[in-house]
This record gives sequence, structure tokens and C-alpha cells, in this order.
Amino acid sequence: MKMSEGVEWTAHACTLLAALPHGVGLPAAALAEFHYLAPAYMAKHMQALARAGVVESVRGAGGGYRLAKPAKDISVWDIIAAIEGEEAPFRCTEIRQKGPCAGTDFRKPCEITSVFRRAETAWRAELKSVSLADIAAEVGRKTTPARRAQLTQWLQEKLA
Amino acid sequence: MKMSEGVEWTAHACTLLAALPHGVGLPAAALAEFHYLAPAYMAKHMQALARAGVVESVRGAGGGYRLAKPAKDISVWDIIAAIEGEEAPFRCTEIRQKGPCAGTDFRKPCEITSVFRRAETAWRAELKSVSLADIAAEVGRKTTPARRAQLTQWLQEKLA
DNA sequence: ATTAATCGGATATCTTGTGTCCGATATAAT
DNA sequence: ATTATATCGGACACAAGATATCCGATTAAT
Repeated sequence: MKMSEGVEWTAHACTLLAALPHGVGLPAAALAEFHYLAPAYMAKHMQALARAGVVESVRGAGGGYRLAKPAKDISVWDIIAAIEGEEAPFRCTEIRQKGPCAGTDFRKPCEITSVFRRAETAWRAELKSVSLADIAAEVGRKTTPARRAQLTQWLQEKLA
Repeated sequence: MKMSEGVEWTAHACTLLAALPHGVGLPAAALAEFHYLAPAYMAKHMQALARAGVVESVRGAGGGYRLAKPAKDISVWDIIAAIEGEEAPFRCTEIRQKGPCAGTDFRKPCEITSVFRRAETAWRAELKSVSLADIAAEVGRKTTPARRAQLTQWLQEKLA
């Protein structure tokens, strides 16, 4: 069970977008360059985010991706759902309904499925409770002035 | 991100083993037959459980697999760890350390990794909190007398 | 000692994730 | 208005992990 690297890539990319002024975006190539990631693959993942409504795409010269909503309204879960889909990691195939001793009264989920449901609900709850705004604020708080200057300069190049 | 079906298969298989008297086991073929599952593939998964110390294998005629510990000391998490490994679904590759604006003070995990750590800790906590004994007890409570008789007869065949 | 049953690891197939490329489209410059 | 350039979007290859099987090694029963 491995989560796609795309989640990590886009989470960091969206954190960068959240640090930008409202309405301002960056092309996928710049988002990839910011962490030295494969541009084409990053582009593919950003497409998934756009389809899911997390970011908006602007085509043509000077275009790129920008957040489709305020950063406080985008959770880490939203990013996972966009990249990985909403389906749960554990998928009950109802094997209890098969076999020599299978019964017939199966309206409720089996005990094993129930455990996984509870666990995955707790997992999603944590992921939903943190927004891009929270992350961006925390990152900003920890950023040194030197790095902040570096970032400003890099952004000027890219936004010019 | 998909969890292996082996987790579902072996969770149900272990639930069956937990219902047996202490020290008694069943061959992999019987565990598969109980839910009409592919015997060879079930065998492979049971091997993983044996390697992880969740079950013990007994070779030769009359052998099979039995729980290696009391059912109350085996959690759902132990089964996942055996089948899937202990590694977390989200794997931080420290992309923040790369790129034109990468800094140098990276002793602590980044904000994004922290969120995933918290979420996965909550997930594992739920899975660790439920033992095979809990599941077996709940299943037993819900089992009708008719099905219990079915099970008893099937077991007599298999244990004979 | 022989036979039969069972585990254990090596092997093959298939789905999913990883990664790239080129056409479609919109912007900016001329 | 036209052209050239930048950018997204989906179609297309490749690699990795999950799925599934088979046969040899080992052990108990006969």
C-alpha cells in the first residue's frame, strides 16, 4: 500500500501557491522547478487537481495554475482525493458471503470492515482538519529572512 | 492507494482460527475453502503471517496454521504489518531539500509530513485497539445457532 | 521405509503507478 | 488581424507492485 508521490508533489506545490497573493498562479513547469521535480509528471498531477476543482488552470502565455478557493478552504484530504481518488484503501469484497458456512443475514458490514471504516475515518478526519492556510502559515513562521528573500527573488523571475 | 486483498483474506482466516480451541489450526487449503478463495494465493499470504510471527506453521500431514499467540494479543494492525509491511502509505522524500529556494535547517519533518504522520498514527491506533479476540467475540455473538451448527460440522470434516 | 499431506520459496501474469510526448488552445507581441 | 509563443490537456510508453500459480522441501502418519 503506497500513496502516490503525486500527493507529496502537489501538496508542496499547493503550499507554494498558497503563499502567493490571491489570484496569482504559476505554470506547472515553475512548480516543478521549485523542488527540482520532473516537469511533465508534475503537469499531469496538476491536471488532476484542476479536474477536482482544487486549482484553476489558465491557458496560454502568462497562464498557469492558481488555487481555485481560499487556502483555508482546501484541506490536505482534498489533495489526496484529487490525486488518488476517494476510494478507501481497504475494500471489502464480502468474502463472508461465500463459502460452505456462509449465512444470509448480511445487511450490516462485517466486523473486520467496521474496524477498517473506523480507522480510515479517523485518518481522513486528521487530513481534513488541516488546511493549506494552516500549513502555509506554519511554514512562513519557520522561514528565515534569508530564505524569504531567496523566494521573493525567484518569484519575481517567474512572475515577470 | 490500494490495500492488498491479502489483508482481508487473512483477517477473515485469522478470525476463523481465533474461534478454534487453543493450539488447534487448519491447513491453508481449508482456510481458503472456508471463503471460496484461491488456495495457492491464500497459502502465500499465510506464509507472510508466519514470517511475521502472527501464526505458527506445522508441516506435514495433519499440519497447518494456528495462531502463534492468544487472540487477544493479536491486533488487526499486526495482520496488516505482516502482509503489507510496516512502512507508512505516505513516504516523505524530502523534496523541500531540493530546488532553488531550499534551505538548510531540516532537522524536523516538514509540515506536510507532520500532517500525514498524525493521520497515520490515528489510523494505526484504531487498528491496534481491536484484537482478534474482540472480533471473534462479536462475530460469535451475531452468529445464529443454525450457522454455528454448519460451522461445527465443517470443522469436524476438516479436523478429522 | 513409504506414502501422503503440507509448507516454503521461485516463477509468471496482470493491474496500477510512473513518466514522457505531442496536439489543442489561449495569450501576448507585431 | 496575424503570427509566434507559452501553457494546458489527454494519449501514449515504461516500470513496479499486486495477483496468482506451480513445484520442490519437509514432516507426520501409515
